[in-house]
Amino acid sequence: MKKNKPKFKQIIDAAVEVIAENGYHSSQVSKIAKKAGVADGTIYLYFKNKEDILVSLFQEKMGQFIEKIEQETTSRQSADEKLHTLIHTHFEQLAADHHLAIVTQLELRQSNKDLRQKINNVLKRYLNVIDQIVEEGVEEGLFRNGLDRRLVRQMIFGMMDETVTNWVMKDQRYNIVDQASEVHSLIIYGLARNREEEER
Amino acid sequence: MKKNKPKFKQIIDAAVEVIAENGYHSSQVSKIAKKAGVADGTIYLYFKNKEDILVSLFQEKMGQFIEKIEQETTSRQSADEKLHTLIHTHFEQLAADHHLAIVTQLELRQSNKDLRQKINNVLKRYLNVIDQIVEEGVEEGLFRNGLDRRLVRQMIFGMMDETVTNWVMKDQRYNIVDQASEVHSLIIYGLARNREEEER
Amino acid sequence: MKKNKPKFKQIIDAAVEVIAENGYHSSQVSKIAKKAGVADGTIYLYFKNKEDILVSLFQEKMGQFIEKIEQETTSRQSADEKLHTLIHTHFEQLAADHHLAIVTQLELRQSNKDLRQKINNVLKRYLNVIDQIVEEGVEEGLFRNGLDRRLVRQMIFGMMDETVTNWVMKDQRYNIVDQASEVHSLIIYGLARNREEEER
Amino acid sequence: MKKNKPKFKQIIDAAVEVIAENGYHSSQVSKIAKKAGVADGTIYLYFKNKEDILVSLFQEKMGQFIEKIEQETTSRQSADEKLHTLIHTHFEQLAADHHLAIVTQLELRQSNKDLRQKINNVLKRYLNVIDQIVEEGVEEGLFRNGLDRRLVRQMIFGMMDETVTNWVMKDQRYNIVDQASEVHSLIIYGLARNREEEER
DNA sequence: AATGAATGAGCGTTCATTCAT
DNA sequence: GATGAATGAACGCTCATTCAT
Repeated sequence: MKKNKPKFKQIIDAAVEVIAENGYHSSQVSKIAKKAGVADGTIYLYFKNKEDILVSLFQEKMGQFIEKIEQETTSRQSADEKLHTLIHTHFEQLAADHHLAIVTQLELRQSNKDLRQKINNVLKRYLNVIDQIVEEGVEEGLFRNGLDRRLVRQMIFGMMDETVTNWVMKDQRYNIVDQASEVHSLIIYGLARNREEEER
Repeated sequence: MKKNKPKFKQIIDAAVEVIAENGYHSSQVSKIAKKAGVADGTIYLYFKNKEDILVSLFQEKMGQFIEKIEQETTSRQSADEKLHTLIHTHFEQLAADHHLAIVTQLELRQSNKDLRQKINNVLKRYLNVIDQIVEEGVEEGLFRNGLDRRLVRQMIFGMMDETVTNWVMKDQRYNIVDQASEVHSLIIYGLARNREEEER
Repeated sequence: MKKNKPKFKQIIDAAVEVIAENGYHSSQVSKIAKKAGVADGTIYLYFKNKEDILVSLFQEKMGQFIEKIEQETTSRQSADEKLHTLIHTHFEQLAADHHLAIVTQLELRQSNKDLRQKINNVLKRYLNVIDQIVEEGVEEGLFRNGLDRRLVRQMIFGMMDETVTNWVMKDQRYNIVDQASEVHSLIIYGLARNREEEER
Repeated sequence: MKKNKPKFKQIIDAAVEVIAENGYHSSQVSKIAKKAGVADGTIYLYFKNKEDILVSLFQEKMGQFIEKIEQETTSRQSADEKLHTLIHTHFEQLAADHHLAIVTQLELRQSNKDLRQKINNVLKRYLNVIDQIVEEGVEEGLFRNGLDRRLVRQMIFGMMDETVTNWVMKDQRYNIVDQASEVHSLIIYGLARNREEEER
């Protein structure tokens, strides 16, 4: 299988670097090939076309990304903790790979409808992880009943995504992992002044 | 000033239509010129280059968009109501202009870093409106103290944005305005089971 | 109409020259553009694609070619004379344009099935001219009855074509027009020793 | 000698099939190798380059083709009969191998000047056979004296070739062998009304 | 002898922008 | 101001050939 050959990963890693450094539209196949240390034609032994590099890149990297999140969250007890771990691991992983963060938050979004559709398919697995945590939270009595699952998913994903994008666009100048707890708290409790505060 | 000449608006409206119908990458300057009923060269009497059409488009349309939101929100009393009105008006306006919704949520994001930076500058005015409402909410005692303003802004904007994008990608098949209250509620109260429920 | 603009002919003439000198497969669009004194992109204002240059070239040149043959033959009285004139004019015209001869006899045949089909359509008009002459010959009682029209057409065209191709492949080193009468004679009388000869 | 090794013929037969089915320009070396059941690199142990496959193909197939024609014709008595047999066998052999017919009449002509020159060298042997028959015919007193040998050869070959090409381009929908006698008759007697007819 | 992964030169076409009219 | 014909730089992809194994 092609995915296990060393050049497959080699090219994908080169693509992440090149795209992060040059931007999506200045990332010619020849540039990626050069960075990967292979001939232009070699790219096409491992990928159908340029778009396929990007889809594969996303599948490969997001696959690991989600796996890690699944690992970390399952070990937690409550939905609340799981959600916190999810946010923390989400931020942590992107903070650990600056190039990948730029690519996923900015450059890959410049792709066309088709590619974006394929990217969304990869994301579904992640959204399922979120859904399950929410489900557990409701069953545990921690989260409200009657929540619109789709909206909740959008709130959680949308907020994390927006937070990471802002961090990337501010050139990753602060530590995003520090914001995990606050984000978690906002998602769980919202803006409203809560009881404890009120009682103080 | 060029912005008040009829052809300026004519070209921008043509651009919205063309981009919504053909997608960002199939929206050549010549296609926009044709739809606007002017010659290709005329475009360059009103805009510096292609990117300038898109920036102007966003400025023009978002200007009106934000103005409307400012109007609607200022008439409301509490921060809570203002936030609800903001969400409702945000959804309402995009629901009213399908083409614009496609362009802002999907197509314009395919632009490069530069253009997106400029788009973000236009958005700042909108984020200020949000900030002010949050400020009021805190002062009114409705919202928690000690909120990280930037994160709150990201939560509110990120969630609305994600909700609209999802709606657009589902081909606008449902009525997004119906979701305003639920979104508002999630932002205000979060996922946590609230007091009323608990007491039940 | 594009066909009347000077650049249309300019490009076609450049194409004939370039193809004759470099061969079909070494005739890049950029080379044709350069010879025509226009930019590469200008080609595409007048032709759909590279193949379209070739089809148009053939239509344009063969159109004139056939017209001339029609003119010359109609003024002749008998089918026999008409056939002789046809052969003579066919040879004469190709002898007068060495580049065109190379292109039609050698280079254009390197095209794919599609293009060849289109070329054949242009040729139909020529084959019709031949058919009519044969028809007249039969009516005049000069030619045999019961001739298979398709085979006759193939004999006449095949022989002229083969004769011209041989001449071109011998680098046009002899005067092909000198062979018109002999070719005519072979077509009319075949190989067989005729009566006069036999009676001698 | 390489020509006697089984893979040599194996590759040539694969080439005929691949070219007939896919057309000259879609017949990549790798496709031929696959059909022949050998590795791409193996091709280059038996052939200098791609062009050499085609030249060898033509030599191999035309060699057999001409041999058969030589066999059949020598057994005939008169030049007239020999010519008839030549035409008949020519048609018969191509009718018997549809793939080869497509390759020789259409696809191989898409090759460049160089290759065509080499192909013509192979054809010389065939043209010699024709020449000899004509010579005999003249000596026998059946054919006219003073015939231009080159033109006669072109008439005979050109007509057969044109007839076969037409048949191939009409997707071999009729039986070309049926036309042998008529073609023969046209070559021998031409178009002119002959004595027998006139006397009737 | 045989393999097949790797190579890299080569090209048709698009489209934002210009500028003579 | 308005036009639209002309420009030309830029790039993804193919495939004949090589060569280490």
